[in-house]
Amino acid sequence: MQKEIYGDILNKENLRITKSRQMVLDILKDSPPKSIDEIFMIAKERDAKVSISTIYRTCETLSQKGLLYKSNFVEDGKARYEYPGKQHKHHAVCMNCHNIISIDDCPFGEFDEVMKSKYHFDVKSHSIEIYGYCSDCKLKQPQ
Amino acid sequence: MQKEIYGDILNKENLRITKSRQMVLDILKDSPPKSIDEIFMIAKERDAKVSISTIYRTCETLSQKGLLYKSNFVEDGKARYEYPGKQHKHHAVCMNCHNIISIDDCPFGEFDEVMKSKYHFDVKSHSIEIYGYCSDCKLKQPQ
DNA sequence: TTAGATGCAAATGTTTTGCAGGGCT
DNA sequence: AGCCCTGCAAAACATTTGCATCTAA
Repeated sequence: MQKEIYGDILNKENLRITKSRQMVLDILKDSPPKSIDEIFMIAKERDAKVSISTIYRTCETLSQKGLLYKSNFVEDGKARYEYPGKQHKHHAVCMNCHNIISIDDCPFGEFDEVMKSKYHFDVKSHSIEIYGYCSDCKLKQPQ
Repeated sequence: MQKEIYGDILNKENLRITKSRQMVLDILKDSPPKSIDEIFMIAKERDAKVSISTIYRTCETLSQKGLLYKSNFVEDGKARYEYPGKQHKHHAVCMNCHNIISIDDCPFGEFDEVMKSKYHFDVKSHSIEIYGYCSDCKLKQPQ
């Protein structure tokens, strides 16, 4: 990992440029959402001296600044963090192998308008999770 | 609470008709999703002698049988359970007061087809959560 | 009668926090 | 130098589980 990688975006949020933060961002860049222990494990593989509480704090800080996106859509009681791509994304979770596929398309469309007119609700964001079977697991599905 | 209420649906799933199960179903019927401790508190108010581990076990059993729907979309680390209505539903969570509004409409539409053709993913279900401000809280929202 | 349900307490697993020491600016 | 960040261990929560007792069928 180079020296000042991610320095610009960290600076912009008034966050100090530390190894932990650079590493977390680097692990999550171009990756599907990962849980704290997954991130921690990868950090260890990279031979980084970091504690799991730092991973917790780092992810929390980065997500509060909008540099990571936090979600809870895998029903295993673990939060997951993701590097926000250039574009809006959703996820499809395979009910068999639990792999996560990123989806570029979004079915939400003009639904903001429905929410406003019908429910008087001012939409700020939304999340859509899709559950089913990926191509590899289709044959193994129950029934 | 009458004697054999919910007896039919419990029987159909080969579950014994117990006070705890009847009560949990009764608390959740016609209610927005509730967490374990909310359900437990309401049970106590109803003067029921039940332990929180029974609430956990009851909710888990009922949701495995499809009599309740379990979700994790409120980002406070607590699972929530809901009585599945006659129809498919989504939720809008107010970012200020944290109230949950049930939404009858669904923007998902024919997206199953996109998932199949473009991602080779066999959709079984989906969940959509909408975040923003309810009519009461619109004025209080930041910026 | 008996398999299944519950209560209680202890165990587990995830996430948060206090505090002392270390690193970024 | 000064404040923020980190490590470590303990604490705080949410959830699960073992076992003895109870209860619906």
